[in-house]
Amino acid sequence: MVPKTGEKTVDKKKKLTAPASDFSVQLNEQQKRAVEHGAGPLLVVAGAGTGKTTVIVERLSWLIKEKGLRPDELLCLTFTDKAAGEMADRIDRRLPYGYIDLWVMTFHSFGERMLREHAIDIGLPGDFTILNERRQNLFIRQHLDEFNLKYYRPLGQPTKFIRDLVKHFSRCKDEAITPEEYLAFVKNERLNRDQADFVHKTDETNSTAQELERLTELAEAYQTYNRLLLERGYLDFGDLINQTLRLFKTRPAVLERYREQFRYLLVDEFQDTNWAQYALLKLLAAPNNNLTVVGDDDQSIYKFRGASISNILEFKRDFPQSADVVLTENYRSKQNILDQAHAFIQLNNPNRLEVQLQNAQAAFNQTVSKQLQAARRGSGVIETLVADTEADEARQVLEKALEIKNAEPKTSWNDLAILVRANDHAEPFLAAAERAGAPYQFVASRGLYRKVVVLDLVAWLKLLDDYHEAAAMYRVLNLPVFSFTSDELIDLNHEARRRSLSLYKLLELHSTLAFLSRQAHQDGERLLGLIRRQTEQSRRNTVQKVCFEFLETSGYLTYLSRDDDPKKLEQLSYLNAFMREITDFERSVREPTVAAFLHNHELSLESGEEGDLEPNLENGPESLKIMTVHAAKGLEFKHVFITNLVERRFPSTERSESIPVPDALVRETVPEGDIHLQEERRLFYVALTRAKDRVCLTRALDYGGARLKKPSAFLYELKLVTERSVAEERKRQSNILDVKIRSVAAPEPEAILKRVSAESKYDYSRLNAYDRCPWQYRYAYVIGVPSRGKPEFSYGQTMHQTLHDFFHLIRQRTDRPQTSLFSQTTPAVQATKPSATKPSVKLAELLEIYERAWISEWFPSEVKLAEWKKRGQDSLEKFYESHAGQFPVPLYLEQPFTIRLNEYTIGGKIDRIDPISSNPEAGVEILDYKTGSGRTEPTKEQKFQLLLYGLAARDPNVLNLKVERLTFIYLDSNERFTIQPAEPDFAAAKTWALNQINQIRSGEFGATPGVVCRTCDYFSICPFRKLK
DNA sequence: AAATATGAAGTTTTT
DNA sequence: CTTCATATTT
Ligand SMILES: Nc1ncnc2c1ncn2[C@@H]1O[C@H](COP(=O)(O)OP(=O)(O)OP(=O)(O)O)[C@@H](O)[C@H]1O
Repeated sequence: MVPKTGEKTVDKKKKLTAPASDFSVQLNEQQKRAVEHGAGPLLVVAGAGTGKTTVIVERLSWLIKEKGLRPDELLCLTFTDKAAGEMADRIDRRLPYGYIDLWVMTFHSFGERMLREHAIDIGLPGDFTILNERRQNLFIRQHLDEFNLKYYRPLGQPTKFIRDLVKHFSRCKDEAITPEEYLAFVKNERLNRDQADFVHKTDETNSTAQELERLTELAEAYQTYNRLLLERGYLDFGDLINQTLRLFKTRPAVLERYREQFRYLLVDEFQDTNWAQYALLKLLAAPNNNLTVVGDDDQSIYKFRGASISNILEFKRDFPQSADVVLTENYRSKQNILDQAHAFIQLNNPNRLEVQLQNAQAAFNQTVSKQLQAARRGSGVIETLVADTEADEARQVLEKALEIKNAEPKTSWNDLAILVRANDHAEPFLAAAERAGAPYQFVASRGLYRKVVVLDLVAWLKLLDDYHEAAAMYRVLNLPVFSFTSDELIDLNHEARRRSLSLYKLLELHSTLAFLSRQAHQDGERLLGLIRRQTEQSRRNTVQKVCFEFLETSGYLTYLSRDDDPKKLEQLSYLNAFMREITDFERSVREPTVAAFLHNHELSLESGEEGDLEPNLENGPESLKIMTVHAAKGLEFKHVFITNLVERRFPSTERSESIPVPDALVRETVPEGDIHLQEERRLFYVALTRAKDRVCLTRALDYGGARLKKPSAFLYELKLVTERSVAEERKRQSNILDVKIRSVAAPEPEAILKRVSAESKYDYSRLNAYDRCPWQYRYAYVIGVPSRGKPEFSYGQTMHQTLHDFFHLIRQRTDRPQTSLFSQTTPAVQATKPSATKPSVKLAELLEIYERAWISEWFPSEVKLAEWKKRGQDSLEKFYESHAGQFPVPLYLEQPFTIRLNEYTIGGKIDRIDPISSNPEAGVEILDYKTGSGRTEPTKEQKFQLLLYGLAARDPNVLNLKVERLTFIYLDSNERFTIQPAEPDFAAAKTWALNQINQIRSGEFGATPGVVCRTCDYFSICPFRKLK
């Protein structure tokens, strides 16, 4: 297999004919000193935009041109892929002639290349597979039994700690901690404890013993993990570095060879280099140590526990004789932007080199100064923008962007960037750019599988695999190669639902459907033909063949490549990326069928994989860039928007290492103080220093939560807001009665809006569905995409039916005047005193009812079915026994109701209503069965469900009962949760319901991806899905 | 000032 | 569903 790093070299060769567009810049004195430094270690410390990368590029070029080195005698490394790519591009442009082998790459690529070449020397297979974080998770999950875990594999949730373990192991590898070291450390701890115990026994003995257990478990798991990986020919990212280290340490001849080859080593973004990488570097640089490192501690955003200055200090310790260069001339930003950024980052003092090296100047033969001087004259703009809602913020940012673009004809879209703290926050900006008609690019490194073409293609494959799959069929009907109207689609879905047919089956009957246009009939016929033909083929052909066949015969490929629409070209590039993955898949399995591919794809989705993207900033049409601050590192733009500047977004909330690396094993010098806040500050500093002419700091007050969001702490620190200004702003806000802008997306099609306003009947599950995710509601209730049944549903239905029949029997056998099941008026309350006699219905009878009620649909296998059945049986037995023969005689069972709420109605069915005592005045208890154990308190919404039932029961026009208690019965645990409702509770439920209804009717269906996606029926077709 | 209730959010990155 | 931060209460 060709190593990927090799391909990069090939890419370079393609560009041989391109003119050298970069004229040599006029270097300043300090830059020149660095570039023309001779042999020996060189350290460049400099703030943002001072030409650090330029120095690397120029130095490389100088070494080749002036020193006559061959390109392959130079090794140029950096931490991120993007930085490596950027550097390779710049070098490309700088060198006027071609070259064979240029070693510009990430540490990981370098490690991979070494290991592919020399795998055999250290007993690795040359065709090892690299596991990313998701695949590591999957791997541990699959081999969980082979680990000796106790604490980290709790019985109830054996997979709970897998992610944490993967993180932990990865951290250890960054720090170059071997399993042997870890084990030795634990052993040592044990010895220490035993000695301490011998001297005096303390209260702590127990907890330290536990702690030791835990550490032992971890160390052993770490060893097991590594052993299992190697046995199967897998390496994780950390191994790429650590195994290379091992290679160099144990095979001196190999090391010697590369020491001779790489006469000069250059490292960019040195501040982010981890311990293992630095160790590798030192090994390779010796004994000549022609090692150039450039870095800026204030831009360290990837390091372990925020060890931002650790590397550079360490370098100085290792190479005290190094030449040091400090750059202070900034070629990017205007002076006021630089000053603001510098003032800001000083809040991280004293954990900064500017301070630390001042104190220890003996070692460093330069004064580190981050007080930068702008080479460009004039002053830039630093402004703020405050919007009402999140959607409004996005809208205003785009408005402003257009304004900037139009004000100056020279401005290109490439000059503008919108920065967000996390990929998840980009969505409103994407929608706003779309809406504003601005060409934009979302520069993300993940999310291939959510792209439209990929979702389309996967939907098609799913359909071939099982053509009753409704969600997939719905997606296919929406393909641009067909022209079904929204109205037709809605009608088709609802019709399918009504008739309990799959969409596919219904389509087969299309000639009988009067609501379809002629075009739709034609399209339907064409689609059916395509499905039939391809289903046939998919049994014989490989996935790849099937995909190509589909893309060609459906007209999808033509559609994508017909014109030069950049949007389509973008989709085409995603399609290519996905097809490459399919090719890889075909190479890796024996039978690359559609079914096998789908299975594999689903597994990887389950593990949280979103699909890698390789954003291409260089080529492509001019576009506004939307990206995370991390992704923007090393880039520059005339105008930069830094968005979502509110608490808990930027700075983000701290997430501590869930399994910390033991302090004794940490090799870096980690800083004191609030390391998280300091790291966020550095990130913000990176964001600020991307701007040449303008930074626009934006936020909104209302991000959709119950409360308004406070401005980011950084805005206070920049003195752009004060306590006073915020208080005033809030006061003003509360006086505004305008309708809030909640969505920037284009309005829904007429057909959808029509449908939404035609509805007037709602029920709890609808309102709750909207609450969970409006987009899911749109699929399920507005368009009505039929959803597949689930074991949970069959089971739930069975349990409800069983209990209903059971109590019905109880009632029949109770020797009292019969209460009519259907009577809505005066039930025979006096007749309901719990029977004190022996059980009138036996347990065996209950189980028999259960057997009869059992619905065996939708269980994936007989085994699973049996498990569920057992669960129900256990629950019922527990339920029966706990009553000790004293079963209440219910007043109502499965009682349907409808109540009015303004001009709407809310319907539902109440599982059971019991009298509280024989005294009719004592009122009633409303009961609702829930499968599950009810370990956690019900959510607010679940309580609303009970309250809505309560409202119905006490409504004089409905049941007219005195509702005293509202209860959930959790069948798994046979536990209860009861509310004794008061007036305000009922009022709150009403308000909530009305609120939901109004929102639904407003036609806004913005997705709220998150945990809900895990159980969503439309996961496979949803472009907003998120699995974490 | 500490205890309890409520609400929001579930990173960023490395082939 | 769980965790963590903030708001509110005592
Ligand atoms: N001597 C110079 N004369 C003119 N322009 C220069 C000079 N040195 C660097 N630049 C320009 O300054 C900008 C920033 O340079 P570069 O990206 O190398 O800085 P950097 O220190 O690596 O930035 P960052 O720390 O943000 O990654 C680039 O546009 C570059 O072309």
